[in-house]
Amino acid sequence: MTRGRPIAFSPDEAANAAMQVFWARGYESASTRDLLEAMRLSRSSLYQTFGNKEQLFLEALRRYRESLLGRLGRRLEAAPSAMAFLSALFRETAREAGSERAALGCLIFNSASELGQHDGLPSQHARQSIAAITALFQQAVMRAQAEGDIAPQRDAAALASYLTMGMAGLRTLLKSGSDAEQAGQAVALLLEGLRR
Amino acid sequence: MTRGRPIAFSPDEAANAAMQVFWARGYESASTRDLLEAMRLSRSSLYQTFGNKEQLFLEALRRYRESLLGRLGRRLEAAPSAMAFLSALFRETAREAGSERAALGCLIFNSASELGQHDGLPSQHARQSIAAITALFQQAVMRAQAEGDIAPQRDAAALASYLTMGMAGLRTLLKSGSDAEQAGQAVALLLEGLRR
DNA sequence: CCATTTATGGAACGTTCGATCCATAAATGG
DNA sequence: CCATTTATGGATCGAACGTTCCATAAATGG
Repeated sequence: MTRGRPIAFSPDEAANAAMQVFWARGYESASTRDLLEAMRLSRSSLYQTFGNKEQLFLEALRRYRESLLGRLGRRLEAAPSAMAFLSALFRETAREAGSERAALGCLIFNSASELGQHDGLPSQHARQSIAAITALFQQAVMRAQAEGDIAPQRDAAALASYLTMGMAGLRTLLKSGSDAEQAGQAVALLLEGLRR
Repeated sequence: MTRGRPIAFSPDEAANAAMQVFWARGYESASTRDLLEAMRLSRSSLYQTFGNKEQLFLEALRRYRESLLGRLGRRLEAAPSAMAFLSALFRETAREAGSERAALGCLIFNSASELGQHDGLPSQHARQSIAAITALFQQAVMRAQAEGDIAPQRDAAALASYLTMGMAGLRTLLKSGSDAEQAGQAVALLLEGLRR
C-alpha cells in the first residue's frame, strides 16, 4: 500500500524522550534543540510527526498522565487496603528526598505551577490532569471507608482534595531540596489527618 | 556633593514594579521589555541601577520575602492566639480561590517550583525563603503549644514542615484554578491535623 | 556660564527561539 | 528499473532574548 521512505525512528520512543525533556526542564524552557537531541530525530521529522512544540507537549503530558494514573490504579487495585496504598505512596515519595528523581518533581504539578491559569490547551490539560489525580485519590478514600480505615461519614471529596494538596506541597518541598526527615515528618502528619 | 543629572525615577518603586512582573510571569518568562514597561525606565537605567536581570530578580525576591515575613510576623504578634493566626491565614488564602490574586500564587513557592535545584543564586534564595517561611510557622506552632492549643509534646519542627507543605500545596491548587469549596475543605482538614 | 557628572533613549550586538522550506536520500509498488 | 512517495538534514526565516554601547539631555558645583 504505502510507498516512500519508511520512518527511521520510533514515534513512541521519541514521544517518551520528549516527555523526559519537558519533565526535567519545563514547557517553556525545553527548547526544540533539547527535544531534538533527546528524541534523536531531525527538525523536519519532529514537525512532520508531532506538529509543533505545543502539540508535542500535549502528547508528552498525556503519556505522563496515562502512565501515572495507570500505575497508581494498578497499585491501588493490588494493595491489601486502600489505606496501605496511600500510606506507601506518600511515604515512598517522601523517601525520594535529595534524589535526582525528587528534583524532577511531577510533570503534572510542575506544569500546573508553570502554566497556572493561562489560556490554551497546555494549561487546560494540566488542570484536568490534577483533577484526574484527585479523582483517583477519592476512589482510594472511598475504598478505605468501605474497608473501615476511614470513618464512612467523612467527606471523601474533601479528603481527596486534602491529599492532592498534600502531594502538590510535598512535590514542591522535594523540588526545593528539603531533606528526607522534613518530608517524612510532614507526610506522617498528613497521613495522621487521614485516619481520624 | 553629588553632581550630574539626578535620577528621574524611584529605585524603590521601580524594584516593586519589577517584583510584580516576576510574580505574575515567573523569572525566565519575565522579559526585559515587560520589566522596563512596568518599571517605567530605560534599559540603561535598569542595567546601571540594578545590574542585570538576575540581580534585579534577587532584589525583587528579597523584597517579597521581607514584606511577606514582616506582614506575617506582625499579624502573628497581634493575633489573640497563634492558632487563630494560623487558622485565619490558611482560611483566608483558601477564600482567594478563583481570584486574580490566587492565580498569581506566591512568588517564593512559584520561584522554588520554577528554579528547583538549579545552581545559582536565584534558586538558592528561593530555597532559603521557603526555609524562612517554615521558621515562621515553627514560631507560631511553639507559641500555640505555649498557649495550650497544640499538645506540647508534639514536634514543632515537624508541624512547621507540615504547614509549609500545606501552604505550598494550597498555592498550587489555587494556581491551577481549584474552587473555594475544594480549597476550603482541604484547608479545614489541614487545620484539624494541627490541633490534635 | 562653563566644566563635569550622571541619567536617558535608542541603536545595535550576538545568540537563541520556534518554525518553515527545499534539495536530497531512501524506500516502495508496478 | 523507473516513477512515486516519504523521510531526512540543513539552510534559513523573522522575532525575541539579555546585554552593551554611545550620543545626547539635563542637572550640578564652582
